Amino acid sequence: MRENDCLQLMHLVAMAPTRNSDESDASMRERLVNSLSQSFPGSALSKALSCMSAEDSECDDDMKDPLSSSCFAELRLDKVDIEDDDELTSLSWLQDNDLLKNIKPSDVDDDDDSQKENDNNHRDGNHFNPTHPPHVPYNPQKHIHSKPPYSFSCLIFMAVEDSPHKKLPVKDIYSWILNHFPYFQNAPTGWKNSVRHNLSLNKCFKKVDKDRGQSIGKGSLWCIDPDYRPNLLQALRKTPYHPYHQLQMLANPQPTQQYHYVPNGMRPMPLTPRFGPNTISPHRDIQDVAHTLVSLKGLGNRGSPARSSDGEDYASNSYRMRLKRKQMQLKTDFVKRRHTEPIVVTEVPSDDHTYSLTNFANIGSPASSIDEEYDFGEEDDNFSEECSDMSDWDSDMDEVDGDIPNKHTKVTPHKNIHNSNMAKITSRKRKEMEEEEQKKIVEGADALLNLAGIMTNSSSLKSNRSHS
DNA sequence: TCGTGAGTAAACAATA
DNA sequence: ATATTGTTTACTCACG
Repeated sequence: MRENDCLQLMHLVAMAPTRNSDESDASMRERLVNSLSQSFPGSALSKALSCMSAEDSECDDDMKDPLSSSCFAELRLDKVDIEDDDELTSLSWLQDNDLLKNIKPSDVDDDDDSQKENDNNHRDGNHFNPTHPPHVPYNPQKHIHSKPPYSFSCLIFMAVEDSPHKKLPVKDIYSWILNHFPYFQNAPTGWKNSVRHNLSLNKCFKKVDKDRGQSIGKGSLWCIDPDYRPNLLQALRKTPYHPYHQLQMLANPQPTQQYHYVPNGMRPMPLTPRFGPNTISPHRDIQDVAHTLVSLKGLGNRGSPARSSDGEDYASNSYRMRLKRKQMQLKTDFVKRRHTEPIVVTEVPSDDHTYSLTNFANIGSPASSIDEEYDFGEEDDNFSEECSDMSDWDSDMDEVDGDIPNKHTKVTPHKNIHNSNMAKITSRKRKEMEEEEQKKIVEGADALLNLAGIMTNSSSLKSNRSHS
């Protein structure tokens, strides 16, 4: 399964609008496995799901856990309908991508081996080692003694982006981190200092001028500098165990360089190799992806619902409804923009989020204040662009010669080197291949979604057709 | 070895 | 007066 497939699969999961309430879990599972086997014959994902579906299967433990025991026991998704209300002000890109679902408070009673890693492998003699072991997928709710594999800038970024208005006071940033990463509840107090230090020093973060009459107590609100947002996204994508990362891992099983194309004379850049210290086993990886796909729908959360600083329950129906509306909008934007927006390409970490003084981003039109540049209250078009970017690594191949300026995108100025292999493939043949793969992806996604109790448009159509 | 990013600690000023 | 917030400096460590 290619990277693009995974991303689209993930995208489709996020798009799933309704739930199939008529079908039993067993039959759904069977259907899923059959469909996946056809769609991705011999794929590891198919195998993993196969193991998940067979309660008494002979799959090894590594494959069974934790999906079969935790997530699917929690497959409960309230049927939601699309409302007329178009307000989506509290949505952030993370919620729209559902990426935060993966690090929301969740079940903590499974994944024994992870817990063991937590208990055993982190003690070096009398010294407590908070570094997360490289071979265990990180779960912030389980590995409460492991330091999150996210940098402070990523944590802050997630916190701010997870807020309804994409701006938070320091106090709420602390809270968000504490809520989502219990590790910090017992961590040495210096981490707050580090957060503040990061806010001050990292130019990705900006203070928002207080509105008159606004009483948020001491201090200012902090937001993400939109010019650097793509860089933070890129940094987050490179983070191990991020859902996106997992999908990318799955998509790139060989440690060979993969290239994608960027417009306007840029050379194809290798995707970041994912076989560093945090490499995990293929089986585990597949399982994580499947886990992620389920988590993406927020189905595995058993803990207390997370709330925004405005008190909004992220798990509430109204929130989900608005989320789905946003996703529909996102889908439209995705189609519209997929061939027009360059993606963020950075080769060095400093391009992701940097303390250095070089400000590439200010080339564009300057704004007098953050508020002018960053439309907190309205639906964020830029968000859609980034989602498109994140989900469509390959789609720019046809746009190599395009010249599309985008002030929110940093592209590394390198020479354009066409991949000779790709040049050999005619556009028509490629289209055919893409269509074929797209078909398979949709089938696989349908099956997966149905297993999770979610009915997609296409499966709904199929179902109707078969009934009639 | 060197440059850079990241984390940590600390000092200090400003502010609610 | 106190706690919190924001800024700055210095240092260490890891990594390429």
